[in-house]
Amino acid sequence: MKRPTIADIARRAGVSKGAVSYALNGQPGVSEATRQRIMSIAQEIGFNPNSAARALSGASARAVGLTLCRPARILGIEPWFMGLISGFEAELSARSYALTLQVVATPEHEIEVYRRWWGERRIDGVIVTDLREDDVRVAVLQQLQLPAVVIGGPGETGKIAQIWSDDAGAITEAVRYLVALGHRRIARVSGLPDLLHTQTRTRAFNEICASLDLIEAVTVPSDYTGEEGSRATRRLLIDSDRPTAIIYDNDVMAVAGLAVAQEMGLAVPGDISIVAWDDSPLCSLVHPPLTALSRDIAAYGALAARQLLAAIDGEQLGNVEAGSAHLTPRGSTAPPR
Amino acid sequence: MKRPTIADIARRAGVSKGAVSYALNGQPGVSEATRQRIMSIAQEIGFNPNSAARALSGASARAVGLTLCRPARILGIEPWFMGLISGFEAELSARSYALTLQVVATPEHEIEVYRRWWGERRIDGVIVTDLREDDVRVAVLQQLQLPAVVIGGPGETGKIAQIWSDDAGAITEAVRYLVALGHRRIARVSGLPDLLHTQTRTRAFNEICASLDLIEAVTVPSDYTGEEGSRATRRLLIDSDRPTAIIYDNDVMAVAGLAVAQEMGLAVPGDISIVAWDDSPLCSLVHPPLTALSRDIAAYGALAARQLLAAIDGEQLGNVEAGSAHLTPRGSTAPPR
DNA sequence: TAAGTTTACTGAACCGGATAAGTCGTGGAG
DNA sequence: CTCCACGACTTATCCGGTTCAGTAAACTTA
Repeated sequence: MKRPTIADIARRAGVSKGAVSYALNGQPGVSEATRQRIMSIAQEIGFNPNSAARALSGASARAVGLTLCRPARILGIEPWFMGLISGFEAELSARSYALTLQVVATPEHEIEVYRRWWGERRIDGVIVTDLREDDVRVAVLQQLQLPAVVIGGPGETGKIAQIWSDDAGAITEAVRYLVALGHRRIARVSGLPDLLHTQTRTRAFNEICASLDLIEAVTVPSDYTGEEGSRATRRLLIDSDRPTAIIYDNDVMAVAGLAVAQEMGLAVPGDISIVAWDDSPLCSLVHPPLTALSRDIAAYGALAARQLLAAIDGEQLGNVEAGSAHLTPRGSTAPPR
Repeated sequence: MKRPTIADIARRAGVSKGAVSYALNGQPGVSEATRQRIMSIAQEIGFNPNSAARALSGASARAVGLTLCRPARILGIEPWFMGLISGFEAELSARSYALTLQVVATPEHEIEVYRRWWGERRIDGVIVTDLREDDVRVAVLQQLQLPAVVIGGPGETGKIAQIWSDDAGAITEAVRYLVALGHRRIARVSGLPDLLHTQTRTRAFNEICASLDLIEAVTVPSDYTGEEGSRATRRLLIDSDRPTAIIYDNDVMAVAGLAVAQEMGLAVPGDISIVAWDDSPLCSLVHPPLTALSRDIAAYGALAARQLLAAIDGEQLGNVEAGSAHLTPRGSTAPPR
């Protein structure tokens, strides 16, 4: 089954290829009657313009790239990426851009993928996640002049647009809430310490705890995986003067922490309160359901996609702060005994 | 920053475009010395062939498509899709194929996406999941002659290759195990009832339960979401002669079921044993950790990708049965009280 | 050493669109 | 009635690869 081209339409309509192109793209140069005739023939034979031919003659590839840089076993249960992808998609498919995905092992590998994608004209721009300090990827993106948006700042990205959410405000709200419940010993299990937003959160956590005179506001670094979350939780809970509340940097570690507490015979929220960052169905699924810092990840992704499309269209954009996370209290937080 | 083309290489090497093309593609027609010279120039200036130009001159798009047809909120926590994607990716990036992703709302929308992708020559093949009875997508794929592999059979797919796992064997193993522990009242919370593999599982579940003379081997249909899983579990557990064990068709519903049992004051595994289908880190994360039917989803995905690439290369392939799931006993199953 | 074969290239056509430049017929202004 | 402008096209070129046909030189082989 041969896929139709504009030449086929031209033949059937008895006009030239050029006329067909003008008609289909809403360009002036054909009469309204001819345009309608061409459109209906295109419709009838199920014509779709060859994206390669289009991309080749100057136009864009109408595709954006996203790399996933997490070990495969965590990718599956981290709702974060899939939420982000859903959000991108909503925006991209509305403008009929495709999303090209690749799983990468390291930031270096990621850079290599960007170079190849851009060199091959496979994509028009990329969405970059997990911003680090002095991120090697930023320099490469600028050098390639590859349109991009960066998620996970704020940080130093030159002219590349950024999207971030007010993590400092969110963690401050969470700590205040726990203190209002009567907690004085609050700990935190963080995500990867070299990510910028982890650092932002840690700084804000330390500040609010210091300003409220909380004893030992400790942050245990972790890596977003359930195993590391369990380990960090165990380390915190075996202590004789253990914390009465723990804030986790993602939902997976929070669920793991909940299981560790239960396995150690501690009651949640009686003995230990738990707060998760990023609210996914996972948080309401466990027992007790977890108090969480909710934000609309899909909306965050959609915003990023819009910014990227604007950047591809050549608009010069500033940085945008997405809506901040807000606390959703559930059964995992209560006054300490 | 202009991206280099073969014309740039040709100019620098003092040869024609054709010679460069032969050299870079390992075709005969250039001397070894010239080939080396061309290769090193290409390396030096960071040349990547324009994928559009390549695709346009007869070659393939070097990309495959995948659509995700689940509501956004379930996509995030269902480890299944991400596991599958990791598996695809391993295989695809090794052969430098790109993966194009789109979230779709319905099978009809999915068909429309396939038509467009194929018409635009954006992809060389697709991976189709969630096979249904008399699946409308199959006819369209055959009509388009779009290379494809189907996951989730076995079913009627004509010449389109299929990959499935021995679900009947797995559920039989799970039921036998529960019966060996002493259970006689076993229930099941299934996934979407119109999916073929759900039907396969239901049939096998009914057969093994009948052959073992189990009382009321009921299957409650659900939809893979946590909410529906909770609801189905509640309906099963409020019954006076409630089951002593429940098998869930995915891990998300199993975790939800566990939470419902705990919230109703039932001990797991004392009052009720739980088995999850598809083992993800989620299963070991909760307390007690869930006994699960484990299978290597990434390997399943990799196998599917290999089959698809073979189909794209024009090889005529038969259907393949991937490794069957095996039971991984954990803390959520025990003899009934 | 002449003829045939092989090697190492070059030049040009082609893929399917976009688009600039050229052509022709028609209608309105002068 | 003539000239010009404009609408409605057509023609040709370009994008950056692949590939086929052609060619000159080197290398066999009798």
